Amino acid sequence: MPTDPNAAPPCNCLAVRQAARRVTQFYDRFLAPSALRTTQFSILSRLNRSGPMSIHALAEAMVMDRTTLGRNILPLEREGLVGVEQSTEDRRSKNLKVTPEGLARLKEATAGWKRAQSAFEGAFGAERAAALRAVLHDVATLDLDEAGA
Amino acid sequence: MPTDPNAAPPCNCLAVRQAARRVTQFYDRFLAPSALRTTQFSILSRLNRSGPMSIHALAEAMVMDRTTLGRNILPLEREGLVGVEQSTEDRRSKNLKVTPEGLARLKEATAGWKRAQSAFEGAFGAERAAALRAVLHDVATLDLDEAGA
DNA sequence: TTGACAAACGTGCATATGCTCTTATGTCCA
DNA sequence: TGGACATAAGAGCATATGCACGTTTGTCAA
Repeated sequence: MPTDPNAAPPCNCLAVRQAARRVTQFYDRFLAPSALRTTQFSILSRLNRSGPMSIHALAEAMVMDRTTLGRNILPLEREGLVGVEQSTEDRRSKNLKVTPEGLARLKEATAGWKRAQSAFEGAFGAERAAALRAVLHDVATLDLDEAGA
Repeated sequence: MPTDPNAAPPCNCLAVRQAARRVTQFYDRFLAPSALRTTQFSILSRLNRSGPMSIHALAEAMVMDRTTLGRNILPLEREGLVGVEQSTEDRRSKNLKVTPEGLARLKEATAGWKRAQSAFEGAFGAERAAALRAVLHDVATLDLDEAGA
């Protein structure tokens, strides 16, 4: 019996990427009215929750490459949703903070996010979703340095 | 007690995207010697397993937007790893197939992929990984049309 | 047959992703 | 105090992602 092409992919990387594409598309549709992508919503949300921090720190918190976050900030800065200024203690560093406009947009987008979250969990199951998030968090924070990388 | 910023993210979308970034970076390092990205490896692998097919069909199989796959094919075509030709039955459609060079590169990259897969499962657990792939496959194939999208 | 509709694909646009290399700044020890 | 090293960030490069819109081709019924 040949391998079923529609079975779960044997590759862990492909599996998580496919799921990410699908879920991102779904959430993006709900966020579209507020003109924020899921990435942008995540950044604003995290920055608002954790308070002002550097690009380096936020990138680490987002499990994102530093240079990627640096670019992702640009559209948010251009629209005045995130403030960027040189740190006074360490002039190499920049301080990121959510502006009042950013907070307003974040609140607006949160309504759409809640609908997306509810719709997803309605289809997938709230319990399963919680378990999935926990496992994915383990993956995202897994120490892979020892794994012969 | 305030929310722990390092806890698992409450957003399903963020959780899966963070995990995808992390795992992709890990696999990419193992694939780098063969000069293939994980996306390219996935495409070659799937196309080789399922045989020649159209952009539309392959995109669906990859859980990827049609236009995204169309662009992802370009570097592979440029390097002669994938052949692209007009279909004779349906002139709107294009037939994609893995070339002999593509097959050779795929085999070469598979060695790196196996190391990545082993290293990841060594750190995360083979059983857990299998369960994770199954759940992620459910997510990727979940019917979200009913979910108020 | 032809006209309406559907399907496959491409283009333009904007963001997302991370590597490599470079620059500016901070730290710390000899 | 200098010089070695580390750290924060930017620039260039290439790919990845998907939406909106347009074009070509197929299908099917009036």
